Amino acid sequence: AYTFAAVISACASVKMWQLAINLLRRMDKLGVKKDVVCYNAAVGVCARAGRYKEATELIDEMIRERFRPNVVTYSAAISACEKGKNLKRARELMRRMGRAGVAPNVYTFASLISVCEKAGDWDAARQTLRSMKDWNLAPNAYCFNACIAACEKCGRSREAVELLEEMKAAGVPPDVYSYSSAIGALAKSGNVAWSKMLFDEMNARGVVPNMFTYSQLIIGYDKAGRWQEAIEVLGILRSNRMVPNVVAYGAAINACKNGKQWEKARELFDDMNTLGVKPNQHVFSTLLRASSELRDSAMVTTLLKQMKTAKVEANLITYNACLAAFARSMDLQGALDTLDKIRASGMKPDKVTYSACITVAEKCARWDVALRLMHEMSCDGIRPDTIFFNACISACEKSRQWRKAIEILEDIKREGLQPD
RNA sequence: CCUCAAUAAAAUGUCAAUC
Repeated sequence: AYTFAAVISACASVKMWQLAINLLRRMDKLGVKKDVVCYNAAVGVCARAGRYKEATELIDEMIRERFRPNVVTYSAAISACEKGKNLKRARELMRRMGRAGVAPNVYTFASLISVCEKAGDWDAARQTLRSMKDWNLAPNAYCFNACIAACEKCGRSREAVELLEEMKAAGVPPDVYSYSSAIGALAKSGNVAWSKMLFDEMNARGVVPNMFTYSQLIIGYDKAGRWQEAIEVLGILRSNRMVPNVVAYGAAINACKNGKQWEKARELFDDMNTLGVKPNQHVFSTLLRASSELRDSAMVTTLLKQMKTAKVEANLITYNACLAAFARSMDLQGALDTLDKIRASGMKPDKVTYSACITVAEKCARWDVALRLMHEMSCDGIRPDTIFFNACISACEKSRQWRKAIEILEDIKREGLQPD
């Protein structure tokens, strides 16, 4: 049974909760006596997989087989409710635990508060924290941190900072989780000055900031429109011999985007590449936007190639971002190629796609292409609006196709739209 | 500490779109 519990528990790292349950069954067949710890291990695996249903079923089974689920069992089952953000279920388990005469411990509460956090209920989180004293339990860092995280998620920076102070008063030293969450809460509420104060405070107290902490700070500067300082944080990170990850870079690049610093965004992206930090779909999208702003359609092509080699999948949004770039640089061929790629990869072009394509055609005075696109669009079941027709008329105008222009005007009326 | 349970992070598309 000792060995089995260890093996069952190991199923968690390979995310195989079914295997964990199967192993329990195998024990019966092999005549090995099961015990509570084996069950707990299996419940723990289900918990990490977010399978609260299976976790609860295991508890039922335990009772049928005359095992007594203990506080570990229930705590694990409660944390299984996190992924599904199922606070109701977690509370049910809490009641069930009480009926079984099992007293909760700090693990139980930390799990329950964490469920509140996932469910986006900061008030429930705080009340749960408060209710610990009814059980003569003193919250530990896990409990406080989960509660601060709940406040952060709900944008309650005031409460997050209060909890941080409460921790100190209770003799629970805030750790890197506590500080990162509180810094994040302040950052998102636009109070980066306070975020920075907490950042300095943690350093003074010997709490070492990690990537989460730095990212939060970057986000704070982003929200405050201070992109220069956002970039500087990356420098601090590096001077501490850390390599910023994709989140830290992504946040800084985003700060550049919001500050319309397209050239800076490109520089950061290059840095990322030289450091071997893999950009993700979001970073690529932002860079595509940058290339659009910089009117650099060569950059678009390069980015697409890089995505391919890096095996980052392009979705319709990515392609539409490319189209926007081609539209700006009046690269009709690039746009039409992108449209082909979209179709070739089995995606359905949407209104945005066609809008961008028709815009390029219009800018290039290609009334024929514009009209063809209009036709293809209606074949795809997308109803053009006045803007589309206007773009087409404009395309005709640029190429002096007066008769065509008038025909389109008639089409507008046929579609039941008002020419403006 | 080790047979079982608990905590945190950013960001994406046409619209400075037609006249």
